[in-house]
Amino acid sequence: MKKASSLMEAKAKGNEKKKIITPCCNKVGLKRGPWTREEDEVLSNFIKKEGEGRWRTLPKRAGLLRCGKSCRLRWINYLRPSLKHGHIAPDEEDLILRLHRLLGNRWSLIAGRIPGRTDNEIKNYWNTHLSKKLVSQGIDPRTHKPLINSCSNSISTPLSNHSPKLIPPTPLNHHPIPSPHHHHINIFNQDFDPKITTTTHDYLDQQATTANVTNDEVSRFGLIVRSNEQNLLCSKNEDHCSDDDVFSSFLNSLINDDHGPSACDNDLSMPAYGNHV
DNA sequence: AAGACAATCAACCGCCCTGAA
DNA sequence: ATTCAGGGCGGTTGATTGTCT
Repeated sequence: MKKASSLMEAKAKGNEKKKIITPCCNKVGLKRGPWTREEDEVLSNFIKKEGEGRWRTLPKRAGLLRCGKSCRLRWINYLRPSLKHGHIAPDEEDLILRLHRLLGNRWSLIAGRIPGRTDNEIKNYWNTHLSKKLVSQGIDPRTHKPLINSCSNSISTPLSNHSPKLIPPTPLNHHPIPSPHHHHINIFNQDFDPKITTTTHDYLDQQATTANVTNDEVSRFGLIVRSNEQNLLCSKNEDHCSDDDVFSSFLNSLINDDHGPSACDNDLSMPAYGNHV
């Protein structure tokens, strides 16, 4: 595990002076590796009784010889009752592709839009299936553009290059809109944090150059973001003056752009998912 | 049958962000 | 304003499983 990437090392160096990271737990005497059925049961029962949270102290309270982070991960990625288990369906795969095209490697954001799937699962699925699939089709999995048009340096494994450290429009929560129009895939519902407004435009500019989306898409994105910013600034205390619907529709339209230029911004329904990838 | 190699995915790591004190 | 615990994130590792020779 000590093959830390150069980026990690650089990051670590850069942060040396900033703060001393405290380990999440004292690892001495703690169990590592795959979880046993018994441990799963103990963790599940404890969380059902006591609820999630306070992960650092949870192992002790639950009587587990595990790191708190490990417990959290096990619960989030495997034990939560709301999780789907099993193969990624073609429509889910299609949605992952579209979301990745828009969002890049922001696995948690992507997972937030696919009910029952975790960021880890999607990340793994991307790395093991989808990125290869795209490469085999002559598409750069990082940029979603034809490999032949990409800079030769960028033809690499999707994880070999970290996406630039941008400050994206931060979601405040990931609650899918219950929509009567679509079947079982939830549509975007993105809230914006007013605190990020000064960086939003940088983000948009960066987005244009990282080739995740086109300039046109970015400018359309900007309009929505600015609209959100204004609303958030003008009415912090109001219940809802957000453009959730507008933004959802906007992102939805980006996703649907594959199907032609006339994607209707007001159409919340998802397209019929085909194997058009 | 067995060893080598590849693919998969659960789990871990370390950094970053947030909110409470 | 500062500190720090808690929690979240993306990247990476390595054990396990599958496939090939």
